Amino acid sequence: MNVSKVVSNEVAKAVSAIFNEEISPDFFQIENTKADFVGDQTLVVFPLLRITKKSPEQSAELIGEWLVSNGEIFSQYNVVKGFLNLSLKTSFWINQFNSFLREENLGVVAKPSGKTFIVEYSSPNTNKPLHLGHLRNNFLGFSVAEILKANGHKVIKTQIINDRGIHICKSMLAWLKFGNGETPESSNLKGDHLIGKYYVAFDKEYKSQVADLIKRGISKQEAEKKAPILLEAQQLLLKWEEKDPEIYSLWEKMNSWVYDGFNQTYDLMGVDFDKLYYESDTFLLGKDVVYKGLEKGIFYEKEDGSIWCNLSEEKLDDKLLLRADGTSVYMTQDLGTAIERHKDFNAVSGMIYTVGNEQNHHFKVLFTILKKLGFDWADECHHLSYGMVELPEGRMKSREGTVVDADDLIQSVVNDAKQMTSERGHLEGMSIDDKEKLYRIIGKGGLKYYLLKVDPKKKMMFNPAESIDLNGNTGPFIQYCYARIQSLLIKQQSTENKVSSNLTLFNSELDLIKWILAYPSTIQEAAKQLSPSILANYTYQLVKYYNSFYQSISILSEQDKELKQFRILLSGCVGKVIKSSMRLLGIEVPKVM
RNA sequence: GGCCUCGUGGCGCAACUGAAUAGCGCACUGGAUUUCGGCUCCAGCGGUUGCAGGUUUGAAUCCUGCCGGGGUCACCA
Repeated sequence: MNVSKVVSNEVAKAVSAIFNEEISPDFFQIENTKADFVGDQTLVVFPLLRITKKSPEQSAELIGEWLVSNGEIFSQYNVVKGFLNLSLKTSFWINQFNSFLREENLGVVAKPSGKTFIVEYSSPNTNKPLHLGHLRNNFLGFSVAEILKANGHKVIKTQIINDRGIHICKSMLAWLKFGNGETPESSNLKGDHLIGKYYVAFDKEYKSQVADLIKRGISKQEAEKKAPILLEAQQLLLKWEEKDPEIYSLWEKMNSWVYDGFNQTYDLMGVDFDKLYYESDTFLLGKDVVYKGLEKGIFYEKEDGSIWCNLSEEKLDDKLLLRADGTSVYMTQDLGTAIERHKDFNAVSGMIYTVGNEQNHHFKVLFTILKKLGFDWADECHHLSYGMVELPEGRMKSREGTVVDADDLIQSVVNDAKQMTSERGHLEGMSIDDKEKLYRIIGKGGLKYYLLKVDPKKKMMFNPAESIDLNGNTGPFIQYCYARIQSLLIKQQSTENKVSSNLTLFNSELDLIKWILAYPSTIQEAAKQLSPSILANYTYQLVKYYNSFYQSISILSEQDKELKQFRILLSGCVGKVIKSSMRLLGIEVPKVM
């Protein structure tokens, strides 16, 4: 049971005894006492005044007095305005800590909740390599999935691969025109980078054609529609839809190059998926759904044959679901995909879409249409909407070549980690392979932490220089603390697995115990809010407490055996919590660095 | 233009979803090691939470208006 619950129960007893009122413990507002005041837990008494019919101060005094003299766990209290600050006995904290130590999983829920969640993330287009924005997306989706698992839920990690459409036709066409049969092997380029190269080549040619047409007196709008290479790409898309054998096998070949490239990047990022969906499969399912919806009168058809959903009740604009020529749009396949997933995993408790906030409107419409179609589980669908990653010079723009490539970025943070760690690290006697592994752990840990420590909902600034920083609120700072603890434990293991409740502890030791005890509720909070940043900030605070403790109190040279054992045990416990929470963020921690 | 969203020390971020004197990191200044890993710790500097009203015992947080940034309003994904 967490501390504030224990306190609420005690307060309920007090109120019942003093004011003769039975109040549910949930009603009481219990908070951690602010650092500037004496106490551990604070009862905010304002909401109680209608029961006590006394001034805030008087009410707080009465309750505080009762708790200290009648309760078992309080050592003292003080009242400031409407706040009752309560101090808990050291023995209480030690008992709580002992029961925490007995839990094998440190508060990570081991019992199945019976709920299944689908978490979608990544979902790239297949015409260009992954970039910085995808990194935030992938790290977030992966971490949220792990956090949900830690709360006892079953989780299916998935993505929809946008493998079809005009964008891939553009790359294909450019490759046919300018590629001379180039392959990843012949060019020594990763498959996704090779395809990206031809997507850029298409764009270049397209622009020059448009400029040409404008020069010949054609309006800009007209030129953008009539550029020959665009018309050719559209022809290619039609051929693809007809499954023209030549085009289809080219499409399969080029996509396979991209997948090889993506898989390498996913390995590098340390993310994985349980089930993949391909748009080239699901867009057909979506079409069926739309036709059925039309029959049932949920959708309507315009004169030109296009099919729409009326959303005026919801005060949204009508949404196109199928074009007049019968081809599908993004929404079509998303409907198909959602329904398919729900079937595949049978009554899922929630579907979470990790997609940038530029698509807020899209998901609002998607969930609304699903609901209109009679799928009540649409209420359980959730758009995990995250903010854009911006660079110091502004938003990334592919046109201006400011896109930060995912592979390049990871490589560069690993290189930076190598440089810094070679200078300052403790690597003597380590094999070259182990060193390389360590650089990857530090570099990627820094990058992941940097992208995850910010509230997902908010847009964030990516400053390349800061991302590999080692000081302050960073991944390597936390990793360093872990490594230090491990080096301590190598020198001496703890022989005890519990703490005697009559020890006298320093404040920095009590701070640590109190904070460790908040770990289970932090995991729950992170899941509730789908926010890894809550865990990141928790861990950072834990490390600060530990460093502060480590700085001022000696451990191995402590003469008192009991105290020494306690401090080793406490250090080991901090290490375990760091490792556990970092794992939920997808970050590894090294024994040495 | 309509709708959505965000504005917190020079910069980057917190604030347990309405509570006490708004925290932290970077940067800057000054300190700490006969000690277990100094990639450490302690202290200082720096704020009228964009502006103006309102609700409340209490507002960075809720409401209204204005100013500024971003997003979206596609038969693109």
